[in-house]
Amino acid sequence: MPKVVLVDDHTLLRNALAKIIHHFEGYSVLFEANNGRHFIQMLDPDNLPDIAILDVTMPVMNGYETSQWINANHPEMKVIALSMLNDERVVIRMLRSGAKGYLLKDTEVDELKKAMEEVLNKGLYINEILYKNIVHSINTSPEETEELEQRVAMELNDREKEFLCWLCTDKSYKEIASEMYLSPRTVDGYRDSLFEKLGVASRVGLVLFAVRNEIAHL
Amino acid sequence: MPKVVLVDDHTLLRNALAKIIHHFEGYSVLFEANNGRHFIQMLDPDNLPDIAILDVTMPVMNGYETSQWINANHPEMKVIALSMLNDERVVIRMLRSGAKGYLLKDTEVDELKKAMEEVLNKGLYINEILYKNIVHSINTSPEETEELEQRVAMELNDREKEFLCWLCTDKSYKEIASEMYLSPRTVDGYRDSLFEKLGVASRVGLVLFAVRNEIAHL
DNA sequence: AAAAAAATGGGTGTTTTAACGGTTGTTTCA
DNA sequence: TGAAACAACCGTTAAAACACCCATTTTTTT
Repeated sequence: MPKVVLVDDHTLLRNALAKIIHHFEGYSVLFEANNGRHFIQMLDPDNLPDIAILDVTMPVMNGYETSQWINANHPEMKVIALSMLNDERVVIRMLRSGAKGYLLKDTEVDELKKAMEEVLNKGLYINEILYKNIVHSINTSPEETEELEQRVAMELNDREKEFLCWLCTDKSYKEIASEMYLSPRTVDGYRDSLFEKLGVASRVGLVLFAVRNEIAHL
Repeated sequence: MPKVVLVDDHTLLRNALAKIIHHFEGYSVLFEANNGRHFIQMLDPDNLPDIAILDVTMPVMNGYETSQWINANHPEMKVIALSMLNDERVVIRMLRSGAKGYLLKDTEVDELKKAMEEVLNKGLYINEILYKNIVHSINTSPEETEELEQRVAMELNDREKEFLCWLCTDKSYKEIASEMYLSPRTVDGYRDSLFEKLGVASRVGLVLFAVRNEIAHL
């Protein structure tokens, strides 16, 4: 009897999926967690799940990190990624982090069931989105992928995250500087370094990054 | 036996909730819809639902419009709003549009059940978020609320929505103008009029509006 | 058909952002 | 302990964004 764990910060969806999986023939849900750290804390070494369904964008510890941790510590556990992002960089990065399937948040529930079955039987679940991204990734120059990878892999420190939150505001840099008790020039530096790290060229680019990665809460 | 309809553009969540409600003692789900227009199309006058669970932010026809339509055409049908937005303006506007309950997307599934029961029995479901917003709304000057209301109530045309999508991009206004086959001046005008309509003062404000209202797809 | 409204384009300023090249002081660690 | 890395800070300049006022054409309304 396959055991499943759900990790997602959106309670209603996570909760609903848990109840449904409970009703699936032969599946049981061990527990639910808000994010990666929470998941690791709740994990019982004597009763490990067979499948971990992971949201990609979560606070505290995201899907990439969580999947990598699972791969390093419990490689027999199968990871299925769940995300609303249909972005090649995200899909590829999640695969590299060890995910065995990638589901968009607007598929039917039945696809989730199919994904769980295939992941258990064949070790991998290839749906359209995964197939498309793998093919495209193969046809893309490795340097390009590598470059994207490196940029995205860069972790941000707390100060940068706080800055990103302020960016998602009607305020000017000068105002943000005063809110953060920094000189406007310093804030300039933060911005420039984030432009570089994230490969964008305008404040809007940073705002979109913050929103997509749930660093700024809407 | 109460009949329910679910209207939300997020397939997985909608689908999962539908299955769960099907399992609730005594409830049945008539159908699911992607958005307000879709909902109206699928409505069978000989078999109307007792409860419509509506997402607030949807493409084509959003939760406000849909709830208003329901109130005008089938006032006996109870509307429960479902949203991730914990914003007073949104809650109040949804109430004014006729919603009988307001649930955040990170509550537990059980609260949804309670909300459905109370809405059927008492006609209204007051949870913490609704209570807090109602109280605060009463203590706020009516002019202020009115002003917010008027701004938000303003509908945007297709050109403006297209413009908002382009705003959520690293491109400059000049580039956007060329993408939309318009003069940069015209685009300036679009921006200024949106600043006015939406009560913001910078491009970032517009971007956040677009994201929050799902006008731009991440 | 006349009036009103909306869409488009224009001119001219000021303020804010972005790109680039730096300085200083602190921490890190080989 | 001395090089390297980093965080904060600074100045200059060009480009972009924002504010305001206005003209023309098309569409809608009356």
